[in-house]
Amino acid sequence: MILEELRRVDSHPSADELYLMVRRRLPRISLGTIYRNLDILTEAGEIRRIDSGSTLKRFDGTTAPHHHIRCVRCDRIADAHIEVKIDIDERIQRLTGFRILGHHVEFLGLCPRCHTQPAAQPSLAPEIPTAPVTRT
Amino acid sequence: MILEELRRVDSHPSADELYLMVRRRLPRISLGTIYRNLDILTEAGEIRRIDSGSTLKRFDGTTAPHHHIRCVRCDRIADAHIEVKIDIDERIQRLTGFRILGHHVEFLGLCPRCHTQPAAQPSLAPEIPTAPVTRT
DNA sequence: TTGAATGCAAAGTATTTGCAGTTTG
DNA sequence: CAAACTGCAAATACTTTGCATTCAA
Repeated sequence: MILEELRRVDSHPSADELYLMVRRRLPRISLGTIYRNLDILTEAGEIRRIDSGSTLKRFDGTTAPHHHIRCVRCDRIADAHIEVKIDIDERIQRLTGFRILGHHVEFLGLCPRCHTQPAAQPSLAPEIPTAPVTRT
Repeated sequence: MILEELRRVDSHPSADELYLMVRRRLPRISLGTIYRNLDILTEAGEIRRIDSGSTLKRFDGTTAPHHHIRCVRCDRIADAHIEVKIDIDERIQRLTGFRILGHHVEFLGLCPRCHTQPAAQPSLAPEIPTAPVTRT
């Protein structure tokens, strides 16, 4: 049922948000169970855990390869369904000695809501956009 | 002095590791001060905060544009000094409604150490980052 | 009936914050 | 001296875990 709820939305809820969602259908469920099943589902490859932004982790019901865009102000995450060509994995492998398993592009920006409201929020994202904007 | 220590290494220490490093020179410094200054330095654009992997955040003394590669097993981070061409910011902007500020590519893989040791470790010692994992 | 899954609460990890004392210009 | 900074400890935010209980095959 956790999986169902996660697949039902196209947002990227945190464990806590999912807890609230699932609890509407399963009022006695506990947060611990949410976390435990989120782990299981992640390891089973049914969902994706998104580690970025704040310490809080978000989850993605879609495992199909796609990238994300994160609002540097409110931490909201949206999907960036766009194809990015990166075929330099082998080179990185040589340069770093790592065995590369994959890669993920994260775009940073301001979501429509934060973009419109110029007023400062409780905590302005202290983050400076990390990305080099390389042009072709 | 925090900045000095961070710039001295080419690893990506956590606040706690930095605390241990700095404390060798400033024995009375507190963790709170480390965090506070790390925030200031990040907002000033002197360093970069890396949000990925575990809940723990790591810091990068280099602000020059580059990407990272993270070991999915031990969470170690190395630099991927390689140019990635991405020329689709405007398209993402249209598709998502976000105002794009930048992007960052994260490669995932196994670091040389974890790659060699197939056995799973309970919790890899969070060694003080003096030894660089890789150099470029 | 037995192993797996759960609720609950306590513990754990990483980070932030209040405050009084200290330093700096 | 005022403003900024610090140590310390308490507080916070999120996640994990132990254990007794419940569930399902």
